[in-house]
Amino acid sequence: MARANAVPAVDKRRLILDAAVRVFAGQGFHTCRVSDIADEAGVAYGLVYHYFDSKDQILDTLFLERWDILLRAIQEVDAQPIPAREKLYAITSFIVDSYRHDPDLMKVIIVEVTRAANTFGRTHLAHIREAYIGIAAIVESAQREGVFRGDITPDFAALAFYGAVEQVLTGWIFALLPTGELEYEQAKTHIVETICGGLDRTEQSALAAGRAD
Amino acid sequence: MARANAVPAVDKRRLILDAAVRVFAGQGFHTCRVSDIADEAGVAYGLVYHYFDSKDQILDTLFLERWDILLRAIQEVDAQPIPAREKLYAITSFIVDSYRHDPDLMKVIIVEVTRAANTFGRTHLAHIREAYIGIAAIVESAQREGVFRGDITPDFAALAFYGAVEQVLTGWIFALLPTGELEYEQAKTHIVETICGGLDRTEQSALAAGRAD
DNA sequence: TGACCGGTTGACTGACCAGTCAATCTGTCC
DNA sequence: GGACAGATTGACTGGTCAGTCAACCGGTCA
Repeated sequence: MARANAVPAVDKRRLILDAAVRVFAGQGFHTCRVSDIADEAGVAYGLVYHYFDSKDQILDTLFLERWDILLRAIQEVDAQPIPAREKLYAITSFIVDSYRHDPDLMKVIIVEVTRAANTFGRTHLAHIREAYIGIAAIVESAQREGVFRGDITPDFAALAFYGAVEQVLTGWIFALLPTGELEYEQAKTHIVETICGGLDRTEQSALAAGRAD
Repeated sequence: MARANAVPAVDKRRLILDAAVRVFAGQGFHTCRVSDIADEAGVAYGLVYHYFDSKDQILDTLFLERWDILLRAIQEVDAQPIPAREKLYAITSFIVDSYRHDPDLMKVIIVEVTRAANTFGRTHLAHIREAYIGIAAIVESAQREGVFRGDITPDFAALAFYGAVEQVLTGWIFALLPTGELEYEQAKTHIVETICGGLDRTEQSALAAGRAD
């Protein structure tokens, strides 16, 4: 009671953003109407345009909010004094946990932005690219240290790595791959194992497989 | 003059499909109008609806035509008595060469269908999935033979492999990666090397890198 | 010659929906 | 209490296009 003036009791802007996540995840950005978002948020149509300039801007906001967190996470991981493989594991872990924590939001970001190469993917290309660059930097130093092979360019390795991660998330989103706590944890290891260790049977992988056999 | 009746001199249907590829690649499916396709084909608006039921059906046709060729290629590759790594190389090679031969068509298929998870990607999910299944089958037999490690599920490996390939194509499409004859050939090797051999430095990879250093 | 038919034309319609705006409501401050 | 400001409402408008349709064209066949 003491004070509730400047800031409204409920942040309608946030309410709209959260509703948009559910609507975008459920129907897709292009299929839904702005009125669907307003209805889902329990708010009048016009209020959406009080807080946002356009339907596009809602998605832009959702994407940028989350992607900046990812970029910061990548930077922080890279700053740590740990082996490259562990850095890649930490990044994979962050992305997988993001999905576990808020599958709808990650679905929207991947399906409507990251993979939507012709619409929002193009708008945010520079931003998305920063993630690739961060990953490539990790690969590059590992190559300089002689831990990673030097014949595959860092840019290329970064794309392959990110592509694998995104495809697995897409697999979960569209039920091509089983989901669950165990699957999420295994996926982290398996993605890094595949990209770093490769599918070929080696002594270490034979050892690792031994536990499963 | 002898005969030109039943079949028209120029196949207008094909003309429209080819025009659609250029228009979709240039502006994107959702951005372009049906009249753009008609104009590009040098044909009246209504004729498009003589040959196709809807704008969607044009894209469906383009995708299915090409994807079936890919699926057949995967099957043929798998039938050959060669090591798994060579099979994966052959598939990668087929996809890369498809892009080299007709970048516009591959761009449309990837950007508008394969990666468009909420629209056409969903419609053709079962079809797209068949490619994953074909790749997973290759991985599975390699695991049974003890050539590939057994602790990563074939489904998972297939997604990671296909994800890497598609991401590299996307990299070319959006100029994130340099293009050219040399790059295409190197990409084939590097994708397979990354997924099968891994990024870690090993004796073989050190050997391969030796040539480049 | 004239009936017939598939191919071809492009003006038109009907539906849809993003974004606008004038009115109303709620709370604050003097 | 009354003036002011920001939040909130939802009916309405303007523009866009996918898809329709009636007419036309050119070749074939009886």
